[in-house]
Amino acid sequence: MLSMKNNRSGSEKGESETRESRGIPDDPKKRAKYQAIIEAALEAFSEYGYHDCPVSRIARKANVADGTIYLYFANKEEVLISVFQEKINLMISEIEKQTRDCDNAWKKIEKLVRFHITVLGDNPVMANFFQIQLRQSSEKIRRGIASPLRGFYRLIESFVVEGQEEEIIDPRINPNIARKVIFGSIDEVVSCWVRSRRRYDVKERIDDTLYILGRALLVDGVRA
Amino acid sequence: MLSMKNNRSGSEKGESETRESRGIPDDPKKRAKYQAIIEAALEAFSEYGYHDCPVSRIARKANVADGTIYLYFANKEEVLISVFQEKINLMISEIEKQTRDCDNAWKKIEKLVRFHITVLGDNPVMANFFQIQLRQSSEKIRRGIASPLRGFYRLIESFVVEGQEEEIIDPRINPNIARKVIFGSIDEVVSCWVRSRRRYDVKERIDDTLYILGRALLVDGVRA
Amino acid sequence: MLSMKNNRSGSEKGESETRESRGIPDDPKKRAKYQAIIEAALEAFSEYGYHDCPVSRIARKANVADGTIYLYFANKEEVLISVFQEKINLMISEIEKQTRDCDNAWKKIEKLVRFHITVLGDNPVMANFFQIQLRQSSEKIRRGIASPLRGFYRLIESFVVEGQEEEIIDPRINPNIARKVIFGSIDEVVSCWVRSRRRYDVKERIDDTLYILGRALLVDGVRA
Amino acid sequence: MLSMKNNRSGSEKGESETRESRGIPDDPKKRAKYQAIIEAALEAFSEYGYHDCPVSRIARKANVADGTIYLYFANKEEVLISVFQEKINLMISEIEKQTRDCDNAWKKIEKLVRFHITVLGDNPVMANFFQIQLRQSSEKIRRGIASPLRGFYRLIESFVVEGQEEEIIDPRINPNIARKVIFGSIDEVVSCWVRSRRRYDVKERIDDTLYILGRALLVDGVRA
DNA sequence: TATGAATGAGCCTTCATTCAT
DNA sequence: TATGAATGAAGGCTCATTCAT
Repeated sequence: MLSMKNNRSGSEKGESETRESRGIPDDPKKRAKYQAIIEAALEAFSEYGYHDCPVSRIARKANVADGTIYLYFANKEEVLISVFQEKINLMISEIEKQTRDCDNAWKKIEKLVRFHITVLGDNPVMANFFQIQLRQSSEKIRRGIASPLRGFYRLIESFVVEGQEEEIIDPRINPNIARKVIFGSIDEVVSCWVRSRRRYDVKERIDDTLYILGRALLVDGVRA
Repeated sequence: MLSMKNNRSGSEKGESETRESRGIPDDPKKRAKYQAIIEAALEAFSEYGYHDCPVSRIARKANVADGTIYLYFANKEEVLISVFQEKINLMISEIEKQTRDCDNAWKKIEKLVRFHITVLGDNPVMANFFQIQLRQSSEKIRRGIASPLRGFYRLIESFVVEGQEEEIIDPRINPNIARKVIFGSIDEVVSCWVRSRRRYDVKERIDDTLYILGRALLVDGVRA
Repeated sequence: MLSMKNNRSGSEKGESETRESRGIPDDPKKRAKYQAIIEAALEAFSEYGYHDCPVSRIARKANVADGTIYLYFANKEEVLISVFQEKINLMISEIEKQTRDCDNAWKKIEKLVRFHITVLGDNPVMANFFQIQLRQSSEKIRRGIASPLRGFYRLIESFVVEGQEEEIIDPRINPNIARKVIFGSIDEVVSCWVRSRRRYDVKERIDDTLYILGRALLVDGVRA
Repeated sequence: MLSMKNNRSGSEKGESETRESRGIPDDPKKRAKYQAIIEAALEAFSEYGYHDCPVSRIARKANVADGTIYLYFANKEEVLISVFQEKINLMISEIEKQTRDCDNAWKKIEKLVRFHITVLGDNPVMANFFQIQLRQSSEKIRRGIASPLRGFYRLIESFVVEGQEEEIIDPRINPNIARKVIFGSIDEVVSCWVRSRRRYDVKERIDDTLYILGRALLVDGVRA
C-alpha cells in the first residue's frame, strides 16, 4: 500500500525544521491557523494567480497578519507547495479508500479518473489551482511539488501493474508510460476545460475519455 | 489541409499596429533583429524562468538595448507569446510537410508524436520553454498562447478524423478527446523528462508511447 | 463662517480608504511620519522641481525607505496634493483666526493679503512650492488641488460679500471677479518675486498692492 | 515704442547659435517646417500636457521625423519656450497695432484686457497652453519664458505710465504693481475658466473685470 | 505567538536624444 | 537636410520578508 499519507514534510531528505519547511503544527489551535492559511492561499492563488497574489492578500483572506504567514511557512513558495501537498494527499487518500474494494484494477483506474475529473469539475477553485497556478517556472516550486506528485503517480502506476498481474491489462504495456498516458489525458482534459473558462461540464467528457483509455490498456477479451 | 502556415500575426483580429502586437517586420534587417530577440528570449526564459528573467537579460543576450525590445514587442508578455507562436508554427509547418505523403492517418499521428518528442528531446532549451516557461498563470499570456496552440490541436484532431474516415481508427472514439489523449500523453512524457532534469533520453520512450496510443485508437484489425 | 478647517480628506466623496487617498493617520506615531514626509516633500519639490524630484529623494529627506512613502500616499501625485492640502488648510485656519475680530471686511481682506504675502515672503521654500511646483500640467494633480483651493477662494469671496453687506465695498462689483482680482494680484506679486529669485523683499510690495486693491473695491467715502 | 517684435532669440544675452537656441530659420522652406513644428507642439502640449507629450507625438503631428525636431530646436524644452515666444510676440504686436490709435491709456488697457481674454477665450488650445502647460517647474523653461514675457509686462506697464502722464490714472499707484494687478487678474480669470473645463464663456467676464480694474486705476473724475 | 509597519532591492517601461544612412 | 531605428539612463512602484513591539 502507498505509505504517502502523512509524509507531508517539505522535502524528502528530512531537512527537518530549518528553511524549507516548518512542518505541520501538532497543536490543534495552530493546526487550525495553518489550515486557514492553506485554504486562503488556495483561493487567493486561484483568484489572482500566483505571481499577482501578494502574501498580504492571503493573510487578509486567512484573517491573520502578513507576518503570521511566516510563522507557518518559510516563504511564499512554501505556501504554494504546501497547498498542493495538502490537496493531493487528500485526493490520494480518498482514491485509495474508494478503490479499496473495487473488483479489479481497471475499475480502480476508472474510479480514479472519474473521481479526479469530478472533484476538479465540481471545484473551480481547485481546478484553477491544479491546472494553472501550480505550473510555475520557479525551480524551487517545481522541486517542492515533485515529491507529493510522485505519490499520485505511483498510485496510478500501481493500478496498471495490478491490472497486468490480473491479466486484464496488456502485459506489453510499459506501466510507467501508461501512467503518463493516463495522467496526461486527465490533465489535458481538465486543462482545456479550465482554459475554456469552464464553458461546459467536464464531467460529460469522462466516459469518452475512459473509453479511449480502456482501449489503450485492456486486453481484447476484457473490453466491453 | 490546415492553412496555419504563415498565420503568425499577433492577434486574430488583424489589428495591424496596436499595442498588443507590433507584428512581424517585413524589412529583412528588422526581421533579423526580431528573430535575434526571439531566440535570445527563448534561451533566457529557459535559463532563468520567465518571472526570474528581466527584460534586460533578453536584451543582453540579443545584443540590443533594453529599449529596443519594446520597438519589436509591446511588453514582456508579448515576447513570451511571440516566441511560442514562432516555434509552434514552425513545428506545425514541419509536421504538415513531413506527413504529407504518409500512407494513412495513423502513420501521420506516429510521425507527429515521434517528431514532437524528438525535436524537444534534442533541444533542451526549447523543451524547457514549452513544458515549463509557457505555463504562466497570467491570463494575458494564456490567451495569447491559446490561438497558436489551437493550430496544433486542430492538426492532431484532423489526423484522428482522417483515420476514422479511413476506417483504421475506431469510429466510436470522440476525436476531440482523442486529441487530448494524444497531446496530453506527449506532453506528460516530455514534461516528466524535463522535470527529471533530462536524466534519460526521451526518445527511448517514443515507441512505448506509440504502442499505447496505437492500442487506444486503431481498430483491432489494423493493430500490429 | 467657513467650515473648512479640518476638512483635509483626500477626496470629496469621503471614500475612506481607496487608492486615491490613504487619509491622514490618527495614530500619533504614524501622524508624525506622515508629517515628516509632507515636510520632506515640500522641501524636495521646491529644491528640485516636482518632475525632477524622484520619490527616493523625498524618502531620503524624510528618513524613511522609498516604499514607506507608499504606505502613506497612493502615488507621487498624491504626495504633492497632500502637501498643498496640508499647507493651504493651515493658511485658511490661520487667516480665519486672525480675521475673526477685524472691525470690517476690508480689514479682513487687508489682513489676508498681508498675511499671505508675508508668510510666503518669509518662507522661500513654501513660496516656491505654491507658485511653481503646484502648477503641474497633470490633470489629476490639478483636480486634486482644486478642492482645497476652493476653500481659499471662498474665504476671499466671503470677505467681499461681507464688505458689500457692510456697504464699504462697491455693490456693483461682482464678488467672484473681485476674488479673482484679489487672488490674481497676490499670486502675481509673489510669483514675480519668486521668479526674480527673490532678489528683493516682497513684503515691501504689500502696501502698494493694498492701495490698488483698496481703490478697486472700496466705495469712495471709505478710501483713506 | 516697444522694440520686442523680432527679438525672438532664445536668450537675451545673445548666445547666438550654440545650445540654447538654433534661431528662427530665414530660408522660407525651413521657416515653414519650423512653424509646422511650433503649431504641432502647441496642439500636442495642450492635448497631452507637456510631460505626457513625447517628442515623437509632436513630430507625428508636424509630419516630420523625430530627429527633425532636433534640427530646429536644441531640445524639448526649447520647443515649449519657442512656442511661447512665437505666440506671445504675435499677441504683443497685435495689441500694439490695435492700441495705436486709442484716445487714451485706459482705452489701451481696456483693449489689451479685452483682446487677451477674447483670444484665449476663442482658442481653447492656446488657452490651455498659456495657462497650464507653460507653468512648468523646470528652471530652464522658466528662464526661457521670462524674457518674452517681460515684453508683455512692459507693454502693460507702459500703458499705466502713459495713463498717469495723461492724468487719468492715479499718480500714487505704483505702475509695476498695477501691471501685476492687471496681469494677475486676467491670468486668474482665464485660469479659472480653463480649470473649469471652459464650462462658461470667459468673454462674459470681461466687463466685470474691467469695471474693477477701472476702479482700481482711474482717478475719480474719469470713472464712468 | 501574533502583529503589521517598515524596508529596499529590483524590474518594466518610457522617451529624450543621437547618429548611421 | 531628413530620417527613424537604436540607445540606455532613470524612476515610479510593488511586494516578499523582517523585526520591534
